[in-house]
Amino acid sequence: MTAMTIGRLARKARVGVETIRFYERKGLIEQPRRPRDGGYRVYPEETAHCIRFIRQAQELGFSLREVQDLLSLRADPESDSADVRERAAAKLAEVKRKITELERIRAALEDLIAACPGRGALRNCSIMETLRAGEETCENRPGGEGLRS
Amino acid sequence: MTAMTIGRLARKARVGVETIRFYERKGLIEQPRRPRDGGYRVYPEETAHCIRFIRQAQELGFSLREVQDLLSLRADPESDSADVRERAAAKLAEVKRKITELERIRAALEDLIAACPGRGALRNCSIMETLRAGEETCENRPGGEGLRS
DNA sequence: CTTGACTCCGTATCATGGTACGGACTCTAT
DNA sequence: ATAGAGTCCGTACCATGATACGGAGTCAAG
Repeated sequence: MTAMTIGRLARKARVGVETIRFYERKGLIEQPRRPRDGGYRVYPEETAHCIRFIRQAQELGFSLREVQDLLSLRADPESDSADVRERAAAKLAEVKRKITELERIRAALEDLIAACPGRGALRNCSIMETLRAGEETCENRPGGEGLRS
Repeated sequence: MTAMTIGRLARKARVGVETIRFYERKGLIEQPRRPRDGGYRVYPEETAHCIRFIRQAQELGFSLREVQDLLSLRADPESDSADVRERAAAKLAEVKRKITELERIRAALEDLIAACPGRGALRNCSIMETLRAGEETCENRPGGEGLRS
């Protein structure tokens, strides 16, 4: 059973070694103690899940500070239950709002797909229009040239 | 009827003037032509909605490049319908995945709140545990000191 | 018992998404 | 007609979230 060194952890969590060190510096994941004789650090399996959660939460629009808020939410005898409850409720409201907004975008994309037949009628339709159903066209027509640097 | 200058647009869209210029430079929103006599640019009302959409999409974890991809999705006689359809379908899959992940976090937060009674029993419970129901505790215990800088 | 891959740690550099600044110009209200 | 607020444009700077680098130490396969 080979020890979980930082490199193996990085491969398991699909991030770079430097990213793990970065999260440790930020206090997002705990750095295990180095053996007294000065060898390599060994990580618990669990850490890979923490790292995956961090990446996932980031993809959902949470900053590292917000991810830390989420990770620090825990009900146990050491924590102020009422405070945890309150912070969790605030995060929950935020999560619900995000879900609602994503549902709107989902509906708009579905409409757009319906307006793009393989062959046949083609009604004009853009995301902005669908999202705002009823108002004028979005004048914004970013060309096909990609983001200006 | 006062003209929609950049400052008014900024207030309406709740962003800074500089942010609008930045989006224009990036090609995310179109910069209206300046009057031939060299006065101030006038923006269509629509642009405020575009800017709000950009901010919203960012909060949902889309990068500016991805937001541009979304904005450029439009079914009209100028575009290749099959291509738009394909790109929209890819975005839709991504949006659905995000919704699923947010639902998981929502459930975890709800469990956590249930574990934080105003007064009474307090079962141990952290987000990570709830998300991974059944496995060991996340060893990560970011202290109360906030992010290390 | 060496050699090559990996770890450790500090510091430097990078990309993204803004934010600020400054000098010249324009607009509006008095 | 003039002050004060707002615009224009270029360039500089900033925070966040990584990513790279280099030199010294460690490990493990042959």
